[in-house]
Amino acid sequence: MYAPSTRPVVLDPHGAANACTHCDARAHSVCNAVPDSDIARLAAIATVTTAQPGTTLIQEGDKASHFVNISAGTVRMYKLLPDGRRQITGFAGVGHFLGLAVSDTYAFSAEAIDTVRYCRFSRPRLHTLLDDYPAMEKRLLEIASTELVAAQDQMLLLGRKTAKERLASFLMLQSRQGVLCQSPRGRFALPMSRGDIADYLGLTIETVSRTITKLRSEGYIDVPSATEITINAPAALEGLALGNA
Amino acid sequence: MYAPSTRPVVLDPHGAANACTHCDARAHSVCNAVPDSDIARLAAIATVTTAQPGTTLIQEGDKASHFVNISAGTVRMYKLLPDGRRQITGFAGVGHFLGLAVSDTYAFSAEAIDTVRYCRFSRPRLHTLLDDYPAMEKRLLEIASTELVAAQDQMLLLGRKTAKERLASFLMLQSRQGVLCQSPRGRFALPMSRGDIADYLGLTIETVSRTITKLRSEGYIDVPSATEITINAPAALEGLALGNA
DNA sequence: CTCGCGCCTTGATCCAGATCAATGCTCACG
DNA sequence: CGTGAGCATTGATCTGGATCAAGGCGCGAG
Repeated sequence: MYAPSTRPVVLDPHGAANACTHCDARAHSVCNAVPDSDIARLAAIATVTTAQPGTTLIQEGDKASHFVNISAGTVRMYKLLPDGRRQITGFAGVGHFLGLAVSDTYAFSAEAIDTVRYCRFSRPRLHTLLDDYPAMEKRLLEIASTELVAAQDQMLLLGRKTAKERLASFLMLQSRQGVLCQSPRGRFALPMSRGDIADYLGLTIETVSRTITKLRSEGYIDVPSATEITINAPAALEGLALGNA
Repeated sequence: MYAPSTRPVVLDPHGAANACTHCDARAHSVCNAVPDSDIARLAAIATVTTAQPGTTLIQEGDKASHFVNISAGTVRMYKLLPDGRRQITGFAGVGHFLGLAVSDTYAFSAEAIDTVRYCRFSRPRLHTLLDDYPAMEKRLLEIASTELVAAQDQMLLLGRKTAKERLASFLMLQSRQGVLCQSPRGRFALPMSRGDIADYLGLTIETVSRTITKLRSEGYIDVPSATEITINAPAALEGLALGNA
């Protein structure tokens, strides 16, 4: 729709530059639609907060009073059924927005997986800002559209892919968002637990574990530790992910 | 985010009023963000087309040159795996937009289920229009956000619900979008085939058929014909849909 | 009317992934 | 540096829904 930006949108003007100075794409990344001179306005309406692992940032059903922009760490977004079955609808990392809903209540919950730094700002105030920066509204539309495409991919995964294909898709996706900056080629961190992965892929913990073991024994990946993965054969794994048996 | 509108957005200034004159919510429904006096501008850049059942409106991977707005009929949106497995990501009825993607290629295909009347208009021209009507851009953001919420519900369904819960959810959803205007309480049409329903719910045709039979024998619904459903116990069916065993 | 072609339904069997059940790892804490 | 709580792995068994296989039904064409 508009030229997609590859820069993450981070409203926190302080935290961003610290984390990974040598990864140039991330350093200085701020809201693309706002001129640098107006960053102060953004900062003024935002509250920077840090959440410990397991903390709830957003509770499904609560009044949707704020938007959230992640500046460090990883968040899981999920929905629950009354009996406790959980579907994780996505993992939000640096630059992600939460709370883009029309309804006046949140449609999902969000919890910190690791230590998360984020900006909260109220919806009314964001609206005021949007009126001054129509380009930022366009950017939000871009973001929503991109997430919609990702959601459709996930529906294909949940509705029609096998366990092996789901894991392959997931690992390829995570490797693209490659969290680790300084690391060997093809290696990346998995901040989430096996249980989180299972609830994201519509599987059980046991199936996730077994399938990872199988992918390893077939040489697609290495698993140096439970929270780290190396992809040995990206092309082959991508083929698996797309269902090329 | 913004006050949600319940009126469908229909850009076709001719077709809309015909179909169902006595259903007041639908009659005269036009793009909410554009003053009536400017409808002509909308009409000028749109091409009204009719598609026969089975026709492809949008092909996944094609250059995303146009937006589409449905003014009559029902469309299935879907994604395919190379071996032919299909996931239907949604059914688009009157008022729905297709083609809200950032990427310059379509992320899914769309086919007419029944006879579909729709407006095509080019992305560049829509952009021009959006610059003149920022309210319409807000409306698109609303739409995208609403679809995102629906997509998350569908992920919960595909990842964690049983076949019975999926059918219950689907039937409740369809009944809310109640296509038939003049019909007995709780009755509505299912324009799509069992195969479409199966590919939407991540099941097989056989399981869809068996589960509908079971819901009927348990008294939740009546099935006067293969393409028509009456819900006898909406509250109970809704309970099933939400997983209250 | 009746034939044939697409659906849809129903029945029998199978299997991928769930469930049940131990057993390892690992790391924080005393 | 031992201990135990929580996660991860692995094994054995079960099962919901898939697959395989017949019919049935409705409808348009002849």
